[in-house]
Amino acid sequence: MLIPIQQVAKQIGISVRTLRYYDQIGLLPTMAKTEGGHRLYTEEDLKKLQQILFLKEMGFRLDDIKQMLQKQDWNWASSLKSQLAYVQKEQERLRSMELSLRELISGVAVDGAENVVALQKLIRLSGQDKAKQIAFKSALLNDKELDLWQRLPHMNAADPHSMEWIALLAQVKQVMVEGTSSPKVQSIIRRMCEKMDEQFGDEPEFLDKLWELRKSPASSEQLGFYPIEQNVIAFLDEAFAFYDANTTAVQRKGEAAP
Amino acid sequence: MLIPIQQVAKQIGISVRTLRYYDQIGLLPTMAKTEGGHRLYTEEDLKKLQQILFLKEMGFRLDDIKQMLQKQDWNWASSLKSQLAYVQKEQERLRSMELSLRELISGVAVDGAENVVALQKLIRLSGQDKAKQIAFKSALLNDKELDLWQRLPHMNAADPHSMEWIALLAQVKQVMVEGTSSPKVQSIIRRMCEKMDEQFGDEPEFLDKLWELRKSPASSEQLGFYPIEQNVIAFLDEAFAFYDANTTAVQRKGEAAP
DNA sequence: TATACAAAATGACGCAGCGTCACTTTCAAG
DNA sequence: CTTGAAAGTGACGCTGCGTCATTTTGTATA
Repeated sequence: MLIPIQQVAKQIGISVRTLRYYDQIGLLPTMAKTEGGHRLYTEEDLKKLQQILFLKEMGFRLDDIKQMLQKQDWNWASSLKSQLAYVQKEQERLRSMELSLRELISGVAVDGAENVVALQKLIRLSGQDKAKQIAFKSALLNDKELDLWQRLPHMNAADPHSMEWIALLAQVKQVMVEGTSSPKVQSIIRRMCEKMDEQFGDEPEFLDKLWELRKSPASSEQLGFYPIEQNVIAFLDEAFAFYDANTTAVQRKGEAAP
Repeated sequence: MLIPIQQVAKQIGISVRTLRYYDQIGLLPTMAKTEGGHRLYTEEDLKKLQQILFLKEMGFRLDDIKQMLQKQDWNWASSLKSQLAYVQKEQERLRSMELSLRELISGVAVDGAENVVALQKLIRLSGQDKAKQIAFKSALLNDKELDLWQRLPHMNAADPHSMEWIALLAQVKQVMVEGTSSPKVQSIIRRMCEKMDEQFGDEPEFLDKLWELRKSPASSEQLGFYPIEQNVIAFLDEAFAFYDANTTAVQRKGEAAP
């Protein structure tokens, strides 16, 4: 009925070192020993060990587990609930980490991975006080526009729309040198216009307003837009203008249809 | 333009010790010093510090951050993605921890918080191989019944139905001594029947089958039911029988209506 | 300019939960 | 009795600092 340490380790799936450590800190002291001093474990010990491992998986610290199993009048409800609260907080933290990571990944995709530029931008973005952003937004936009705001892609690589925008932006940067009228550029611009139409075709004034805000670096930063270099923005503006001028049925800005 | 260490600490919101540590490990070495050896930080240093802190919030380790900022040709995309994967794994782990904690909390609510009984049960529950449970279930139940299975409460304290079942069970245990025919017991039984009717009134045979499985400790464990002591189950069985017998319009089991 | 007091520096220990040597002793089989 | 595996003890290492303890430096005042 007495089991040597290595069998216990194999059976339960932990290391011998761990068992010795648990003995050492008094978490699972070995009652039985051979004359030579080798540890021997009873069935009781195994049960207790399972409890310990279970509680460890719940995220409790060994010290707390020791107390829990020692004191027979331990307040389980209280410590379980506080542990639950802790676990929930951690989840929240990880969720925000995931969000930031996705933004960063998107940023790298746009700017190219060579330098730390994207990082710098994103740091400014994330360092921004969210409350301030919201206040600034509310001051600039009316209720309907705040509602439309939700339709904007949010630089989140999980959203396929965002992903395409990111890809398009990155492509523009690649072929900028060819000039606004180049077929490659104009093809990208056309796709961008299509996408804008898809999502905001019914609200052309909102689109214009957004684009004006985009052109102001200060506003863009305040609003938490992903920062695009000024020269890229200027290039896009020209390219859009060229596109409008050369499209027979001018429709994009809804200014006037022939 | 050179800022003493404490101002940096206050401005950025970290400790002086941290700054010295970052210097020590070469993460943010101080270029400028006074003749006496006091550290002085430049604007450059501040920027780098912000990057460091941002990456630390993303969950990177200081050692990795050092590499990232040193090597100018760092593969950002790759490390960001692997970090994202890690964060997602952690979230998964925390989710399962939360689930187990909720189960444990419910268990304590049923069994009373004095002893370690609930813990023992839950350990068996969680130690079970999920795959085995599913196989066992599939062998016992047909397709429609597997579908009905979803309606069962799952000992999750977040679900109000589960919460009431837990509360009712705990109440029964409290007043068991008064006998199956006691008004208190019968009142609880009535409520239980109502709830069963609510959720499974249309499938009385399924209810009977479940109850039979419940009465077998082995099956219950295999199915991952929350373990209820045999005496409590027997008591409930008798109490249900008494309730059926004394209800004029026998309806519960749908065996036959007058 | 001497003095006092704040701020900075260095050095060391501690924390959680073991992994990983290094070295010695015990156990069980032949 | 030998031998090799298994077990024992002890110590250091890891992460990212917090927290003393002790010594120097910087700066403002008397």
